[in-house]
Amino acid sequence: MSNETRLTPTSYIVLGLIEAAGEATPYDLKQVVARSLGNFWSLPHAQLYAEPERLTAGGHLEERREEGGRRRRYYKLTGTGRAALREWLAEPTAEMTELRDLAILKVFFGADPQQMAAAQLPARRAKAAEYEEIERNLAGVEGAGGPLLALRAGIVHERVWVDFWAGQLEGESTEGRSGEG
Amino acid sequence: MSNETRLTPTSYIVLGLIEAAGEATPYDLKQVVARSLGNFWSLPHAQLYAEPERLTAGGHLEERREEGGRRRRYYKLTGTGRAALREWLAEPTAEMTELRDLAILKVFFGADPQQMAAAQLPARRAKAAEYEEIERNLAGVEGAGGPLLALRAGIVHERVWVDFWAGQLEGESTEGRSGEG
DNA sequence: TCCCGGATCGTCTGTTTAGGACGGTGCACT
DNA sequence: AGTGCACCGTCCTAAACAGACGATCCGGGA
Repeated sequence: MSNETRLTPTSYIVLGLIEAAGEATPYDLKQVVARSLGNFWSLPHAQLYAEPERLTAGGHLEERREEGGRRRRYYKLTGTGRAALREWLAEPTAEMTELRDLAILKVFFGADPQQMAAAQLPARRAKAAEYEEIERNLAGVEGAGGPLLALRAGIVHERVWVDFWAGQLEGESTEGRSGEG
Repeated sequence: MSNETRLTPTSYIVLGLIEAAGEATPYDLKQVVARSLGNFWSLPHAQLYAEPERLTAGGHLEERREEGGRRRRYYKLTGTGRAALREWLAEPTAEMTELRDLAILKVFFGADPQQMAAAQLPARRAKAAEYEEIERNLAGVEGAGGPLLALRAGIVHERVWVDFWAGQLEGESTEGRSGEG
């Protein structure tokens, strides 16, 4: 009864996904992650097998094992788990993620910005377009508020990257303040 | 003689910093990271002791040990190390980092965007201001090209975050496309 | 001189994440 | 019944993270 399970972002991802699903197998989670959440917060699928086990041990999940066949493990929230999730969601955070961008890291150390821009721009543009497509499909759906907001954050982000790298391509040497809309 | 030292971003950070410094101790690196690079790509200081060791074993660095006193370790690049760094810098990457933002993660799972905005906005604004201050000091310095660009990337991102969260504070329920300048 | 305190500098340990290799299971199609 | 492929799960190694802890240096006071 140590109750000493430390809850990391990974834990809350699992809790959050299972809450939304009601009951789910790790493989289900993997699918969902691949489809939506993985776009801005990815994790190795092995985690989605290991973490529910940990959470079950900590009393946040309960496990039901399929009788025959693959003997899948189905997880759902316990009261403890639901409470932990609620508490986490209710607590706003001032924490700020870093850029941690490989291309920028290289540029920082002296890589040629134009070459980097040439590699980054198409990828960023494609991503932006993909997100915008998803947004159109998601815009009507109700109850998609959270994911939709996250998506929009992703979109504005990608746009900034596109602007940034586009600016590098032109080789702007002086003031690169983009006042465009 | 396996020469099989895998080089990770952390490795290149160490190589890059040591190249810039000529010769440096882990503690020196730690200082530099805290001051500049850590703003967008942080790492635990223990890494800055462990990694040079690994790199020395792999032939990318050479180590000189202080005689008396603290017996500090001074590292500098070998030909191999310099070559590896150059090669890495010359190779543009299309890799795109994820947002991986805690606040967005919470919102995704249903946290209240306005509360989150209230927590995020001041922090983001402060960071943006801090960066802009640094930019003013750095703008004149020559040879600061790379770091300056990285800084500017950081600035535009912080601004986007500020816009994004500011939009949430107003509780815009319909179209939140900000055409502001 | 000796001791003390804080700043400087370095090491160590446990846990989580990353990333992928690899192995079973079940179904569809012959 | 056999075979191939998609589905599903486990395992392993290396790296990153986070922070506790220890040692060294230096200045100031007893």
